[in-house]
Amino acid sequence: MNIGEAASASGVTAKMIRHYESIGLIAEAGRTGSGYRTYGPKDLATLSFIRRARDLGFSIAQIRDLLALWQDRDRASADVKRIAAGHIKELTAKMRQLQEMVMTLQHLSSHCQGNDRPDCPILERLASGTGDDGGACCE
Amino acid sequence: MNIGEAASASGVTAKMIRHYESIGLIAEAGRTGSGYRTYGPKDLATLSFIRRARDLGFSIAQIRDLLALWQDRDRASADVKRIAAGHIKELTAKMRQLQEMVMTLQHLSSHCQGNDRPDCPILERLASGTGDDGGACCE
DNA sequence: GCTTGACCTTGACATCATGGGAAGGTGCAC
DNA sequence: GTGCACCTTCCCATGATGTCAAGGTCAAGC
Repeated sequence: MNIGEAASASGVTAKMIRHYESIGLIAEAGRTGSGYRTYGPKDLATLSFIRRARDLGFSIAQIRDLLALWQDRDRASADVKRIAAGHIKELTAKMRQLQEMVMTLQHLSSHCQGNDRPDCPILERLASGTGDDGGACCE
Repeated sequence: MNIGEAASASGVTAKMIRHYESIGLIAEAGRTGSGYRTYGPKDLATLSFIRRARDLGFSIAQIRDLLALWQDRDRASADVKRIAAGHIKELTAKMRQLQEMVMTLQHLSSHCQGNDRPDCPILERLASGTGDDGGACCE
C-alpha cells in the first residue's frame, strides 16, 4: 500500500504521515526498492488511531502516550483515563476562556447601535478598558 | 519612555512590541540618539488597545482593522459591530467543537473503570472508531 | 520504445502569536 | 570606571498543517 492509499484510507494526509514518521510518532515505514513507503493493515490501524485522537483534540505528545498504552497489553486503564481527564480539563479551560470572550463581546455588541455614527462601546472598551464591564445592567 | 516601561505599562511584552512594529501593526517608534525606542502616551494607548483586543481573542488582522476604525473619526459603528459579530461567530464555532470533544470524552471516560486492568473504552474507540459512539445509553 | 499523467521523494518555506537566547551596545548608579 | 540592568538586532523554536518546487517512478496507451 502506497502512502497515498494509506492517506485516503486513514484520513491522515500523506504529508502528515511523513511528518509523524519524521518526529518518531510512528515507526519508519517499509520501502519498496525504489524508495516508496509501504503500509500494511497494522500501519493503517495506527494511522486511523492517530486521526481519531486528533479529532478529539489530543496533542501529539498525548497521542504518543496513548499509542504506547494502546500497544501495551499490560496497561492499566487508569493511565488512559488519567490522560483523558487531563485533556478534558484543558479543553474545558479553553472553553471557559472562549465563553468569557463571547459573553463580553455579545454584551458590548448589544450596546453598539451598528449604524453610521462613530460612537461604539466596543471601541470604547478596547480604548480605555473602563466603562461597561460586561456586568449585569439591563436585562 | 523606554520599551520596557511601555511594556509593563501596557501589558504587551517588549518582544511583542517590536514584533508589532515589524509587521506594521503599529507605527515605527521614535528613537533616542543611541537607537533606543521611545514611547509616549499615545503609543501607550495603542498598545493597551491591542492588548485588550488580544485578550478578547481578536486576531492581528482583525486588530489591524479595529485600530484603523478607532483612528477614523468618521467611522461607522456598524463596521466595528460587523467585525465583532464575525469574531463572535468564530469563537462560538470553536466552542462548539470543544464542547463536542468534551462530551465524547466524558462519555467514554465515564465507562472506563480506571483501574489496573487493560480494557478501556477510550482506547477501543480510538482503535476502531466503532463501539460506543457517545449516544444516549444509560443515564 | 517513448510519452503522458498520476504518484512518489525530499526539502524549504508559510502560517499565527509568542517565547528564548545570543552577541553586542547603552545608561546610570555606586 | 566598573557592574548591572536595559536596550539593540538576528536567529531559532513552538504545533499542526499547508503549499510549492524540483526531481524520480510507475503504469498505461500509442
